[in-house]
Amino acid sequence: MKRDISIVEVAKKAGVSIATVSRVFNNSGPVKESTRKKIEQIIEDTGYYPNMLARELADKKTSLIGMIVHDMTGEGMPRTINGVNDILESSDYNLLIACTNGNLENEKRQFEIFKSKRVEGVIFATARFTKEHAEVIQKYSIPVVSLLQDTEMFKIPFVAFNNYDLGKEATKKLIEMGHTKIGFIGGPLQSANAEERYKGYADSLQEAGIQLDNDLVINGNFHIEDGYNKMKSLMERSKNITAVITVNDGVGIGAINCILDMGYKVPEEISVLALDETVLAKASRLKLSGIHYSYTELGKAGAQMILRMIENNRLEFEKYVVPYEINMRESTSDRN
Amino acid sequence: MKRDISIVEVAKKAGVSIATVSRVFNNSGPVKESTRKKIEQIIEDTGYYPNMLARELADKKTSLIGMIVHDMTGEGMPRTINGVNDILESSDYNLLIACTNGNLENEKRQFEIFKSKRVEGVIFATARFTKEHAEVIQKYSIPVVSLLQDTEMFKIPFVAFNNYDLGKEATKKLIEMGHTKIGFIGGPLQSANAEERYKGYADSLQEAGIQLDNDLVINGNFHIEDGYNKMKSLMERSKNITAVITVNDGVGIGAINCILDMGYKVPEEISVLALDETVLAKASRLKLSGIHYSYTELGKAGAQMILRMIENNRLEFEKYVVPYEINMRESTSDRN
DNA sequence: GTGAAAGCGCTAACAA
DNA sequence: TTGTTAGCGCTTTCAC
Repeated sequence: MKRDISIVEVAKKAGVSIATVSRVFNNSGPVKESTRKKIEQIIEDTGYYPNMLARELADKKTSLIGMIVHDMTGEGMPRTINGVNDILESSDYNLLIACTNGNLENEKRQFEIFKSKRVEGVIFATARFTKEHAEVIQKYSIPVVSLLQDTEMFKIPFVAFNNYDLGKEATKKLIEMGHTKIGFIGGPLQSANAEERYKGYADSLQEAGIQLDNDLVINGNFHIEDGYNKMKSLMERSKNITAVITVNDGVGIGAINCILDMGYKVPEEISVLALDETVLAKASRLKLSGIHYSYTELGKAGAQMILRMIENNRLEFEKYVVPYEINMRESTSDRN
Repeated sequence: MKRDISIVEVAKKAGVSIATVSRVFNNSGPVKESTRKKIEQIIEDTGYYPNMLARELADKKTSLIGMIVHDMTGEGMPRTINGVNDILESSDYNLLIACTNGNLENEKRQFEIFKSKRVEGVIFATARFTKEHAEVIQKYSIPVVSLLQDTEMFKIPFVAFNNYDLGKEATKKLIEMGHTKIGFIGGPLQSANAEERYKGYADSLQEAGIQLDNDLVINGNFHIEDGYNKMKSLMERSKNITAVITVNDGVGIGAINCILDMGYKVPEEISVLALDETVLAKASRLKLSGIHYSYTELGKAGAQMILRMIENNRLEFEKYVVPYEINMRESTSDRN
């Protein structure tokens, strides 16, 4: 095992003091050209590189950003991380990642570990953000940005999508296309984001003067099979449904599969519009219409925000809402 | 901004030396019950937690594993990382991740940054693994595990799938089902893994006494559209094709879409078998038959290997091949 | 049981 | 230009 060489040994070999070596390495302060050359040569020969721990300890600066993620499966998170990385790459910060599987205790523990590792900021990308999260965070003063959750009530800066608008716009769009019997396959009831999407749906109907029909609303989970099963129930309950909005694209695909299996046509008889569509939307044979969010943008914005907070040493609340995009493809039809 | 409190201040408040505080915190060495109680109380009150940088500097141990990833989009990598995390979670190592977008310079730089951050091991999950990678790695003596690439020739330990077997088994399976005109839509020519899959295909045909027909082989990329376009060319070139193997599931889905669009039936007229299928396989309406690898297992095995290397302080070459699983679903039919 | 003190490897203020 | 030295916050001998 080749031993790591320290600044002392470099200095010794060069016959100078460690201060001079440090100056050469960091270009901090004047050094005579000849000694600089000599030291550079020795650094080259020995393969010396500084021990960051020592440097960071002396500097009180780690250039480390911690990121707490609840789960990596699914389309969104990897892209988010990619976005974060894109930004960090051109800074010289490094990303420390912890995956917590949505366990609150885990999340608290990781945050404290990060804190003791002297990370300079933490990005939270958790499935839920509770008062307990806020309490732990506020115990330490360190820049924190939450992703995907509206944490305004805790005064924690965040970057997120506007789930309410998402539900509202999608519904409005279908209404404009002449639909009135619009089903809604929502997400799990505990999900704040899924709830917002539902609210948008309900409000949009109301604004258009359409009576909200509980038979047209059903809640499930986020997977393809959920979409299939829930669509089946929906169709059994209301025969005259002409469109359905699904909480995400997996559910949308499940719904399409179900409709086709039951012998109806998409989009001629029933339109399917997915919220929060990702690459899955293009994998299905019938290209799904959907509202699209860029998770990459989410990650980028989050990284930029935390970097800004670190640089300016500010902990004030701020927020950024990532815009969306409506992509009408093959699973929706205009009835007008 | 609440200031971090150090061990000195705790010691001062408790009227003891820092050594004693250290003993209490780490349970290293005897402390009188009463002083222990007092110190614990003060730790509690002040919210003291140790500065890991200082501890690590003194210990020469960071409990950090670096991971260099070329790209997070795509199904595999996130799952791999999840697997790594699963294992690290129950150790007390933390994961430092860098995303390099497949840029070699970037990868080298990151490795050196990791090294100077004193990570205890590095997991490489790059698209390609070149001699240059090996050289940089060998310059430093630190445990390294490569993922997805057979790095035996460089004596770098690795965990990977057996791409050759993959191609071979898939082909064999189709031959057993009575197919002889079997197409192959391969991956990019520069990809060593894609090449291995092709070799398996070719060898399998040969073993069955079937003449390799170059008209049945075509190379493309890994995406859905590639599958669509290449399948089209393939069908134009050979009218009597009855089955096709695709380098991955995205390409498989593209191929199915193309076949259906051209008015043929899947699997009655043409079977599609995907190598390296992931969740996409279930998203398509016609469930794709495929050979499946667990990326989670890949990540787990990689993490276990690096942990083992670190604990035992060994750098010897070793390898692990993750087993696969054949899932015959709806896109293949038996002609016998 | 407890404390003093010597590192760990580096930066930066101060002297020379 | 260069060297000396005092930290940074912690662990760990070695005495007492």
